[in-house]
Amino acid sequence: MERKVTVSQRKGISWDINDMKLPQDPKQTDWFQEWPDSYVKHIYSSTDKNAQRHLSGWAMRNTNNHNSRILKKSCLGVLVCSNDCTAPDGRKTYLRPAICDKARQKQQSKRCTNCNGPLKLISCRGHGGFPVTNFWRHEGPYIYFQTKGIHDHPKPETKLESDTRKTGQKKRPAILTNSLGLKRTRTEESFTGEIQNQENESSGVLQNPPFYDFNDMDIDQSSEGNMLNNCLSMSKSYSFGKATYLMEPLSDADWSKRRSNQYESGGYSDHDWINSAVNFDLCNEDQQAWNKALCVKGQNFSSYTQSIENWDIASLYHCHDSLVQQSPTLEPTTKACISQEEPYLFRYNPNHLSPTLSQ
DNA sequence: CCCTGCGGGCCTG
DNA sequence: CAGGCCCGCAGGG
Repeated sequence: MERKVTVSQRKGISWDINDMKLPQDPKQTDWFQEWPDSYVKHIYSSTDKNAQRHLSGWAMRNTNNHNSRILKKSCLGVLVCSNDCTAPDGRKTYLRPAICDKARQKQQSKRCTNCNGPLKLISCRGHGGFPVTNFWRHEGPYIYFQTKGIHDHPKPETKLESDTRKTGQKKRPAILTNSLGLKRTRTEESFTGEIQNQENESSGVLQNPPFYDFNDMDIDQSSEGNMLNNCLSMSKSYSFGKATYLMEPLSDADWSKRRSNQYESGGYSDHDWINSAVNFDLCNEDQQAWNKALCVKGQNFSSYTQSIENWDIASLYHCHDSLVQQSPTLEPTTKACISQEEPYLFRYNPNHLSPTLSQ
């Protein structure tokens, strides 16, 4: 089941990034999707800053496809602690691989900031053994986006989070927790079914929601609670579903060899796969209860939110983006409740639930 | 220092 | 030839 309803899907438009002619008059454009996965396609407005920059939550590097009209990027996976340690706050280490090869090598020689263990790069091979690829193509007032493959690894930090951690760690802690001990979450991406609507504008392309830099602005206290509340409502433990992933990925060279030998034909020996101790099993029941509690008690919960300083600015930014992009026809809480498909939280501890939140 | 995009080059099917 | 990856270069923050 495809959860995301894109403009193309809604309008029944079928296209491929390589098509000579792309949909010329989609009428509507998609809101920028930070975590595109599966074989989704989006049509963004050429005025969308994120689309212009070819951004992605995934760490994507440029790949030459010998076609200057179509920009191709492939996923670099995620950098994890080889000890699979858990920070005191329950979070796992999912660092964003550097795009630059040299920087990435240097990055891998560093140690886990939590347990000092070596870091490991989990390669993405969600596209037939190859990294997931993203394609970007600018045509007129639109930016066409297509992704191929399904990421088989956890989400790394976003670029914003990574930058914040690198440059702002003196100002703010790298890992933030709220006073309830709830893990700071990666907030919901742009709502999946939300689309831009041109009804209220004449140029044919709706402008992006305003870009707010929370690092430089004062947050209105009255709206802060609602914002955080909605962010919390949208949050959820990071889920990898049934997926297990390779903790000790083969080198690319090794993989290339194996790909030709074994991948296509089926299985791997036990030696090939080092099943991760990381458990992505997401206690779905707990999550549902948690989400339910948040949705039901959402209004109360806002009173438990603490100073905005306890929250990751990047998350607030993304959350705010999401909120701004919500359809005006739904109540925020409702939307939060129905937006549970995309897991964004790394982890939570039900024991830390406030009594008033318990059902 | 590193992100980003470009493009040459090589390999494989 | 298409599609995959690697690499170096250049511009820019």
